[in-house]
Amino acid sequence: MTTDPETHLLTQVGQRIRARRAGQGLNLDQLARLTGISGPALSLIETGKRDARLTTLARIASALRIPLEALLVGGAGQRNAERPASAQGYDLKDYQ
Amino acid sequence: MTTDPETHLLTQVGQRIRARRAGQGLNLDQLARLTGISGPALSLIETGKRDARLTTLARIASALRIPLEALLVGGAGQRNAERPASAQGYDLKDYQ
DNA sequence: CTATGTCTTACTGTAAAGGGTAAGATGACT
DNA sequence: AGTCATCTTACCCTTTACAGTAAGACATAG
Repeated sequence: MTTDPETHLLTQVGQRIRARRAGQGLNLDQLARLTGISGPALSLIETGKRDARLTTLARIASALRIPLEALLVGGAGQRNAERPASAQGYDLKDYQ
Repeated sequence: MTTDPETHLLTQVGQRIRARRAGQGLNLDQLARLTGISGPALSLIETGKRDARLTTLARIASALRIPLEALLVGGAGQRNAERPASAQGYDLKDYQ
């Protein structure tokens, strides 16, 4: 079951939102009213079926009283930790 | 000049992307080819005029070889550090 | 079996993202 | 003056997020 990285990211973020919401004892309707985002839209985001906009995620994080980064940690399609600013070799042969 | 929090967030994220891109000596066209996002779209995102989707930001972070969170740190419309799981008093009088 | 609460899904309509292209800026350098 | 590189802005076009509503699914009660 090789899910592509973008689908995986959306799934992870959705699961984190749901876990946080549940952890605070909120249901979808309550979070909808706190964020101004509709219940159906929140359901799609939490189930990883919608690619939300940045400000949408920010509103959710704000309503859950968590930093925006808390929704994303480890979920990036990127396993490289940030390089120490030394090894920045980009291979732009075919691009530049 | 009191910019609303969402505008502020978009501006901050855009500035971070631009700083990272410039720091790697990439121009918009090069980043466009690395990400598959058009130059004009990247320009709008970097100047804070566009509310990008999560996967769009993830592609940018991946191309810049930085974790997605690096684009967001401190930019959330939220200054509360995450609570220690004890003080979770939500006032839902008007909601539930 | 019938509620009741909660979440999901399917629709409609609007707004905005994003690609493509082309036309302006803007600046640096001759 | 001119050219070159880079970024910005303004179009058109398609896709998709989001609101709203309504209808399903799916438990757990009672």
